[in-house]
Amino acid sequence: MIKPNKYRNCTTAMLDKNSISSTETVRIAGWVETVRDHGGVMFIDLRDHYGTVQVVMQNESLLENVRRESALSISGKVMGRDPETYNPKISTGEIEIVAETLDILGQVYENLPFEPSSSRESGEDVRLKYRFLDLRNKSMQDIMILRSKVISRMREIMNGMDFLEMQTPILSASSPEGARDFLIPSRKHHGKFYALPQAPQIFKQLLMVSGFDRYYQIAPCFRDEDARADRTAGEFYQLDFEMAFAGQEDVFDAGEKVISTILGEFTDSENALQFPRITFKEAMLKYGTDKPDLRNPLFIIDISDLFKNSDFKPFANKTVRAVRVPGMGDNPKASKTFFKNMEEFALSIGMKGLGYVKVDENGGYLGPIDKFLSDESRLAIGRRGELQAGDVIYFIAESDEGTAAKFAGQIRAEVAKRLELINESDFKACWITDFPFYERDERGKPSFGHNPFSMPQGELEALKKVESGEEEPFGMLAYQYDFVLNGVELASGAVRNHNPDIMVKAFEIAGFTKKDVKEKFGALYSAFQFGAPPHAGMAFGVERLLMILLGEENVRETIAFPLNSNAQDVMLGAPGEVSEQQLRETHIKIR
RNA sequence: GGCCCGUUAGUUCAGUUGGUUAGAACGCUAGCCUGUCACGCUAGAGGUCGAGGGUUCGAGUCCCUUACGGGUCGCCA
Repeated sequence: MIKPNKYRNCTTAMLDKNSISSTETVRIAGWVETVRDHGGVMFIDLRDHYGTVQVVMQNESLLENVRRESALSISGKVMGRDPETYNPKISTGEIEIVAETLDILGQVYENLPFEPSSSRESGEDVRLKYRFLDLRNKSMQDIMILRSKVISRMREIMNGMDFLEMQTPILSASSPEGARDFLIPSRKHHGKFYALPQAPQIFKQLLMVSGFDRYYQIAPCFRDEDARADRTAGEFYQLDFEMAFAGQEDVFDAGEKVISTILGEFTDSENALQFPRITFKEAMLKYGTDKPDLRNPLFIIDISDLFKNSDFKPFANKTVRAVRVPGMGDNPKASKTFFKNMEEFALSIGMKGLGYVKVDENGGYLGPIDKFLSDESRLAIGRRGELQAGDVIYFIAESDEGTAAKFAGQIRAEVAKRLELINESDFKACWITDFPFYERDERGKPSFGHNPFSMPQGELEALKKVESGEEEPFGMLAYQYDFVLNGVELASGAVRNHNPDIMVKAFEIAGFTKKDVKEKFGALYSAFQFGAPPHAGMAFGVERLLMILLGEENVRETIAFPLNSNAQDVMLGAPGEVSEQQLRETHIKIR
């Protein structure tokens, strides 16, 4: 509700049939959407944040210097329209304001670079340069309203679960692991730098040690890495939370509460969201990715064993994966061109080719691979892939298992996309659990694939077995998990390692010394010397969630003033040059 | 850094096999119009075809280089 002032005493939201009065004068302010001049009678569609109303004028002088998108204040009487002139497209369509005065509050001095009403059809570069005009677009306003509502609801949900909203530093220290940091030079400390936080990770863990039971924050995060459609350049927000005396199940409960509430309230989806759990290993095998889109009905099977020592050279002794496409014989989109285009796609992603066969009535395959298969093998494939007559199977064979999985995943995704097997209006989620604790680095040595702060499964015992050579390091799992919605990695989290001995041991196996741990993660290591509680947490990407709620293809659409994909603000000119004095004060010399 | 796609009027786009003065829609300017609501009608202005080079009698169109934008791989604990 607004307080009347000299610009307006109402908004379009307050205008309806009940506001009709022939005696009272309203004053309303907004922007000129369109002007329709019929000679003797003139109309302005006046738009404010809440909607649009038609203004009528009989006096042509009122329209002088009125340009589209200029900001006006208009006073006049609200009149009911004749029923035959109702406009059902707008909520104020049964009334109009008969203008008595018109004041131009903000004139348009230049030609518009685009029309706000259709700005989203313009190129992103020009939209971002004139973002203030782009944001006048109704759907952009709606996105920003949704963003506000979702974030506000997140706070309510978290507060309702007794989480405490806390702020952590923006000017912080560079961390040795993870993404590239944004650095801030120090004026007071020559040659030294702050770093913007990639996430409040260390601070939130310290808060757990400090005795706060449940922390959350709509946290700004900064990473100096290249952008993608689902990844902003520079900065983004996370719903970040952490829980003390808690484990994976507690975090899952809290995370599921947030997501099911938000999706329930902000989407039309009628089915309650399910939260199946899939291990990392299973996801890589069955979907060829650690962020599977479960709306895609296709899955992958491993048939490497059936081609062991096979006469069929391209498959022999390789990792062989198959993607089953059910009922493709009946799909009108599965034309000859389709198969040819899929093969081209396979080549474009680096595959050497893409073999496929059709399953016939007898469980045999129409294709060259059939003759290399024994009856038992054919039966085994049929069982594993749940094959039926009319199905098509694509084969992916690679020497490297990881590459085979990745290609199989890309084929699975592309076939489903091209055959339109994905119901875009649906929402399918899953937890991906049990990520490997170590990854193989370039030299084949163990390194931290994910979060070095996560707790290894089996804890100290498991690490000791690896150290003694009894167990393989790459078999170790972490209490590390992702939340995936519609094939988008929405959140990531872990049960943290709060035990300094386990921390040191885990780092030693990755080739670091105790001294390294103390140097690189001194604050955490120190805090863990003083009664650290077991704790666990996770963080949801706010923009990615909004992107899914809105069905947007690009995260930048969910942000009022995003950097472009090249990490520039073309409106303000960031990054930009600074003065000699600024450089001097911060002890910076440009090379 | 690699790969793919794009760049023509303010905006969104078309432009055939290389061939006259590069077009359309919206927007803009001027005029007309008393009920429209994407008002309508008439007239007009608006172009270094991203840039540079090449092939050719002739290049928006073909070739090379380059800049910029978008996507993607790398990268993103």
